[in-house]
Amino acid sequence: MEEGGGAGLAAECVDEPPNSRLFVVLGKDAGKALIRERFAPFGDIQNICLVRDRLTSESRGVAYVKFARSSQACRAMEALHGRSLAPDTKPIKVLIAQSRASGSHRDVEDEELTRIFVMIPKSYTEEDLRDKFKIYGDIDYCSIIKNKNTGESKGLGYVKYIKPSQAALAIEECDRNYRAILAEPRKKPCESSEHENYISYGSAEQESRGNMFPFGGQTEFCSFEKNETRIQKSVSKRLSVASRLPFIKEQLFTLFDLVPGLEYCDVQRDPHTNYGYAVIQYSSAASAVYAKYKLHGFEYPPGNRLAVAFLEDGNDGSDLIRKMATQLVTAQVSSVVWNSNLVSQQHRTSSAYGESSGFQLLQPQTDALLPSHKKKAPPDTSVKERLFIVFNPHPLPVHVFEDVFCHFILKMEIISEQTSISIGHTGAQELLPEILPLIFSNQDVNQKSPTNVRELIDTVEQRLNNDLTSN
DNA sequence: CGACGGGACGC
DNA sequence: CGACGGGACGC
Repeated sequence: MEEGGGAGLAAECVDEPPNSRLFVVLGKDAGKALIRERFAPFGDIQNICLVRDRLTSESRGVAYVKFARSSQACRAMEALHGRSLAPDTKPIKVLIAQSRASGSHRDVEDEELTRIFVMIPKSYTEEDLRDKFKIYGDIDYCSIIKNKNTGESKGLGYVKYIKPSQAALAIEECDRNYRAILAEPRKKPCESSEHENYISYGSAEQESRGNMFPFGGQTEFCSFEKNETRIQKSVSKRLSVASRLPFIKEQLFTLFDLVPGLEYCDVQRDPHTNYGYAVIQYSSAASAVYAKYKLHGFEYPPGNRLAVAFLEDGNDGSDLIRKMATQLVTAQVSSVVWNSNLVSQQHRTSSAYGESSGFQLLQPQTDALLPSHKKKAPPDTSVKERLFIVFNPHPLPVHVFEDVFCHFILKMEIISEQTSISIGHTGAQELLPEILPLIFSNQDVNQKSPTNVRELIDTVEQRLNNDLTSN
């Protein structure tokens, strides 16, 4: 029934249904009969194709096994991948075959085969979704696409299974009205181009959650591996900085000096274009790596995006792996150092130059827009607006905090040392989102709008009051 | 009257 | 390492 005949030939040429054909890597001495014997228990085999050398007809150790259904192919894959077909033979690989049309020889990952995309009634909750789809297999998670503002469902959802066969079964068996299909994998960070890496709260968050790796988690590392050539060209102790606006040396120096190890900062100005251009040098490549990571794409002043790139520094780029490894380890260390450094750095500036000028060195961030110091309002001043700021893992010392915020805030109270709450009255709040990430760029700083935060603060105040009264 | 087909996510 | 088979030129 399977091989030969019109239907069989058609099945050879197209993968229909999708993901119903397996790509099997096995020993050259395995024959079709053995393959059939081992794969038949998992479903209806429509075709087996053992790839042979054109000239010698020798097996090339690769076979295609076409099943009637994707769930069958997946089950065979899950059961046989990594197993030996016969005693004392090497373990085989079993993957879902790339469709012929794709032309790709990239391995199809389980990740691409375990999440389905469904259309659901808008009334469905994640739990409803889970209830409907759990009969097909173990669900990792369910999610529903919602309007970010109103929170209402858009009638679209994802169900992530543990195994490809479970997702395949769900697609085959669930009500047609769900229009279940495999979900496109989410965009991988590796694919994003270099110029899309901007400073984000997200990356700062990841770092302070005990992840000392100074890059955005493993995903960045993965891009290192896959783009060696680009990195090899890139990494050095020297950076170039360019922007549409000219730089003021002191400001740029201060900005890049936030990363330890700044050796010099040479600002140039092209009289024709009026663009800003500067050369920055750090004492180590690790600092440069971190500075580029943090400041490439940074807007300074706001609206003026900095382009930070590595400059050749004359080092021989001999052993890439060793070089990268050294730098990554060094970067970890410098990240730790920096985490503790920043506080003392702030401390130093405020005590060395006095209260009134302590913040001057940070002025570049906001350029001329930074308001001057405000005098603190009397303690009984009524509060007009409030900010809620969370520091992770630790809040900065109070005097540092005060020194920074006295530019904006007339009245300030630190409610908790664990989670610092600032209650203030300010005319320059719109600047804070720009300033906070720079000042506290090694911290997890969440700044939320006063309106959203009011009840949060009330909660904290309530809790504090309770603590006081119970003691 | 009454519901076609459409379809994408801050991890 | 381990991709079937056909077959070629850009914004």
